Amino acid sequence: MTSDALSNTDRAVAELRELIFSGRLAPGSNHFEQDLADKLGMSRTPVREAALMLEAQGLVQIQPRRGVRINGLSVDEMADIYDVLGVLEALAAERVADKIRTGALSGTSLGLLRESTAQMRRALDRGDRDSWATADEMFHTELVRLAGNTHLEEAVTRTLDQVRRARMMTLHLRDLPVASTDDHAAVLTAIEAGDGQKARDVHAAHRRDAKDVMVDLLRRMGTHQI
Amino acid sequence: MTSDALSNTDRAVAELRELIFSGRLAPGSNHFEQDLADKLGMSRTPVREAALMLEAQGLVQIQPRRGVRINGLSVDEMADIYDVLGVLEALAAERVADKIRTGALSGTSLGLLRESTAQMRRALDRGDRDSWATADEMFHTELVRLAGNTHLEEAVTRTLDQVRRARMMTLHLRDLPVASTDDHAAVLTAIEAGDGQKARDVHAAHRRDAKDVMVDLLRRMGTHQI
DNA sequence: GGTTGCAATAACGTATACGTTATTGCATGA
DNA sequence: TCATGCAATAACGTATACGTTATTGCAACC
Repeated sequence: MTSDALSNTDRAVAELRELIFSGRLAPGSNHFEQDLADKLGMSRTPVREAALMLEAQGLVQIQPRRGVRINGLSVDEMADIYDVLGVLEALAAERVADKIRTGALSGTSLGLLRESTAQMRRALDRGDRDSWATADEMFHTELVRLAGNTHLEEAVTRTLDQVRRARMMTLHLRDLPVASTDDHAAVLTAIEAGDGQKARDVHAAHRRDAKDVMVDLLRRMGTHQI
Repeated sequence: MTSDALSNTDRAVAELRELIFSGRLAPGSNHFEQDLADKLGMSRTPVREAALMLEAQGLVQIQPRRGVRINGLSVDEMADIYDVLGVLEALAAERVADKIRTGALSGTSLGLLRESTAQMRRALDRGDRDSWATADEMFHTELVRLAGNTHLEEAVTRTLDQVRRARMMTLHLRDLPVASTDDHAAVLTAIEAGDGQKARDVHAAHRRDAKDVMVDLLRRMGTHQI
């Protein structure tokens, strides 16, 4: 009854994350450990362990006798998180541009950034939001990876996790992300030019705009919790 | 055998953190769950739960059949973490300054920032490093608190935790933090003037210097892991 | 002597048991 | 009717039990 390379605890973490991000465990809802264990086909122990890890990651709260509560976000909190994300990714953009300038990174290593930018354009032409979102995520992931700072990467991942559900839910409600696509291209240009400051500033502006779009959308929808 | 307001799991987290930060659980060392349980006077369950939470916080790694490994840091990683801390706290400084400018925050609410700056000066005059460190921590904590962004606060806390042990260990090895104390005063001045950009830039420079001091010190000591 | 394989050990993953305690519903009395 | 208190329930915190499996040491063989 032990691992086939993946423990039940790990499975529980993965499956609960998926349930949370997809919204099938609704923000603000509560779930008893035993119920979750039944749903996942395991005993309380690994579920409880998973819940503790997710709590440490800020995705849930464990409320004794009231179950595991799925954290929701207010619109203000969304804005706060985007502020954090903004400075973290701007740092990444600056570092990558600097690495290009100093030669620590070759131009060819920007392949994935270029590819994802191109894919975003193509997706935009087709009006394919899902494909756009995939490319967008690839761009941001790759940008942070290229910065070569594992702790920055971790901070970004954790921060992104907080808004992942909201992004998935609003993707098909917002206007086509035309400006956002242009933003990515501008960041890429600054990076290719090795201009750290510009890459940082352009990226910060990009996240600021993304924040405004998201906040405006949520406010227009009258969303208070997501 | 239940809680007196604090569960054994919570106690385990708190005590293990203390043991890690104080260095009594050395970076790079491994510890079996049962041994830790014996040391803390509880069963494996709460210790295991605590270990999982600390792993989610990036303080340890759980290595099956090799025990709980206390994460150490290379000098390069220290530099990386200071980079992250720099942009996060710079964001906080900018926000606080902006709040002063827009009146969202009154001048009197800067009391703790002023106090801690003054305390740093006094501590410096007496050559009292411990008191200086206390005031320094108070300044940074209060700065981030005043920004009013809980998620920023959490990111900063998590990031600071990563370097807490190193800071404690090097505090008495470095030169008196004269420049650092002046830096804080400069940040405070920019905040009082409601100049967000300046507050941000000055603070970023402050963390950059702090990083250089720390990295130089560790390199001179020949430290590869801390 | 070195290598290979097997047996013993023990650390771990997870199920389960159990005492504790918050919560809920009902009954009783004002 | 509403408030109060008690009893029943059940969710949780934690100890423990147990099967699985990696690791280690020793023996046998090359």
